[in-house]
Amino acid sequence: MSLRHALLGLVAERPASGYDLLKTFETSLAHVWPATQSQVYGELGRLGDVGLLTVAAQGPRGRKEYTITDEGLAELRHWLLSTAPERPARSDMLLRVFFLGRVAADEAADYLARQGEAAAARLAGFEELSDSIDWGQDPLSVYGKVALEYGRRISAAQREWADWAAAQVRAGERGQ
Amino acid sequence: MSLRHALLGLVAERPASGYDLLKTFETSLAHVWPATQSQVYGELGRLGDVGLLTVAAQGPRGRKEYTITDEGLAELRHWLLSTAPERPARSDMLLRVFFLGRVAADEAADYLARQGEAAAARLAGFEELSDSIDWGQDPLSVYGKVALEYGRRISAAQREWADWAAAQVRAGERGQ
DNA sequence: CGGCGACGTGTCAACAATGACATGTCAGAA
DNA sequence: TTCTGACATGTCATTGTTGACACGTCGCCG
Repeated sequence: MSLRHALLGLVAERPASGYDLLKTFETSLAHVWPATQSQVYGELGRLGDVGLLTVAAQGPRGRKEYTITDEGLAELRHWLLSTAPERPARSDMLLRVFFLGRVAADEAADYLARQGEAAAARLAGFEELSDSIDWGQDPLSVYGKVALEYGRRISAAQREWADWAAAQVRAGERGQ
Repeated sequence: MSLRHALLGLVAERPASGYDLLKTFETSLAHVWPATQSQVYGELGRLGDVGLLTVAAQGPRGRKEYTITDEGLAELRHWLLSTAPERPARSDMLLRVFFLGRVAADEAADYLARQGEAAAARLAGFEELSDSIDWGQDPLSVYGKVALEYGRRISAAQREWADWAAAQVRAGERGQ
């Protein structure tokens, strides 16, 4: 149900069309809340229906520029300050770890080593992203940096864990 | 689509009924791949239809004990060794961070501090869990420990990040 | 002036996930 | 013996998510 709030938050920064928003979802927000085109347009329509957004201007090619309403701002603020129950995220990668006992120890260690490489690649990607953006003093920059730092730290922890786990498994293999 | 593999993996360890599996999903697997009752029973039925599982025994109260078939084992092994594209996970918490500029700096810092506390609580929970389990030498124990260590490290990183971020925001607040 | 690429909106079918509801059985304690 | 709690399986409506398809427009380059 948070796609709704993502759209509200984005439109609150500045009025935008579905097309504009889509580009944001493909780039910066993609790491945090991926969404497809059909989802975005669908949700924008619904948001308009319930009065959290309005079409403030029409542009060429049927462009609809959405603006946030007072109700929308209130809802956004409420969502930002409510503490969510935060259900545990699904992790395909960790699910596999659970069943790694079903394959040979060296295969398991390889799997873990590959996860380590993937985490290292993500980390490198974040570093690059961090360098390529010219950060301003605006709120979006400040909190964008905070979010990016999260990605960096988590990726680093994942890489270290994967390396540790691979070593652990190889040690167990020799131990038997 | 990985609920399917979670069930396959669990039944591969030992034959089980939907009810048995459900309890596993509520406890150990809950951190990694939460699933509801209706999902589990539904997927078990489908898994039986396509021949990856079979009902090997019936028990009291209509209990159906599922066993994995050779095709099921093959599918499980294939899934374990295939490197998944791993799409980015959604994070409600991080999405909020993106829009934290919309509330006052002290409210934002409070939000981050609360996330830090939540991460610390998760970390404590993992430590406790780790102590409460008597770990054996069986594969499930070995990899269970590896998965738990992941939770521990990630929670620790999250807590440190949240503390850092809260400090960052409070510093910026004073700076203005 | 023709065409191409970006702009722009939308629908649809299929599947996954959630939470609520419905139904019945068995074993053991009071 | 009755009742309670654990055992046990299922359905249903709603919502979220994905990926594919479909359609039309504007501006600019050759």
